[in-house]
Amino acid sequence: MTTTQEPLIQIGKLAKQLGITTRTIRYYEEIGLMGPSKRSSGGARSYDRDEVLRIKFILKLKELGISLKEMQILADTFDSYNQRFDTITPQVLEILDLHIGKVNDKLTNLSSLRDDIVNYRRRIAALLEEQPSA
Amino acid sequence: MTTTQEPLIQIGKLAKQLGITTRTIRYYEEIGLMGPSKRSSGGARSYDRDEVLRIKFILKLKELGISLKEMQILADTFDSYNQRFDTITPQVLEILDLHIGKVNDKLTNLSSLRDDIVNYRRRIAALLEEQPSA
DNA sequence: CGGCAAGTTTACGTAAAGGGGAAGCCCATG
DNA sequence: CATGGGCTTCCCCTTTACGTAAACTTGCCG
Repeated sequence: MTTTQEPLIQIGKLAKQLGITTRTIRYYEEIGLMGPSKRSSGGARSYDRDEVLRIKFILKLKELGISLKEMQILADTFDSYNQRFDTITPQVLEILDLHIGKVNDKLTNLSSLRDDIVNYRRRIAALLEEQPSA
Repeated sequence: MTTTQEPLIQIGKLAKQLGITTRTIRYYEEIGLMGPSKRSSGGARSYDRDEVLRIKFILKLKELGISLKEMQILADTFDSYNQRFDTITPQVLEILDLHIGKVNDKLTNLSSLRDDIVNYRRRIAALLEEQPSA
């Protein structure tokens, strides 16, 4: 098996590509969301396709409101189970479902609050029309 | 017009009733979400029905993901328009609609991510069954 | 060889939303 | 009278997710 020369990307390029800063990538490594990355002889970090995917996944989860702390738990499980996707995905699904529930509730409440306000406003308008001046 | 003796509630009681701390109430005053409250001769804060409603409203908005900073903007508008609900509610609705949109998007994305993961998992499972051992 | 961009580590700073404790009033009560 | 609540103001502490500056290497270009 010839180790296919995977294309590696440097931290600066990657950050620019993803629209984040290098600090963020280092921070994710710092808190254990990413394993220690490969280093060039000079000590510069470089990332392969899998690592890039991992960062993208992290960003996606973050965007959806999942905290880095929650991801750390996932990451720990993931790593302690030797990167076996079949054991990790149920946990991901669990967390996702939890958030889906929360977000759904929030949406419901926001909408009903909106309705309440609209109705409230309507009632006030009606009152004002009824008695032009007190 | 006899100023109907409105029932006033003290900060401690109110906090307990709302399930928050007195610090939180003072904090809301501190950042201008609440106007300065009435004080007893001894300097203790007390709140009337309207102020209680205002705090409850704040808590509700907060629960729904609206930041205190956003509320400050509302509060400022509210106060600068002399507490006229008809001018303020459109702004509240605007902010609410914005959030409803965001939350809705989030929900959509969360769900589709969930689906992706489920499908991904399914494909892996299929692969594993096809070739029991590599 | 000079110099600059891009990388590194270390470490302090920041914003949001309060938490928690010290030190000091006010007042009801045994 | 002292003591125990409950209140007040100050003021520093905490967490999350990085920002930012300092000081130092590396790599490469002219």
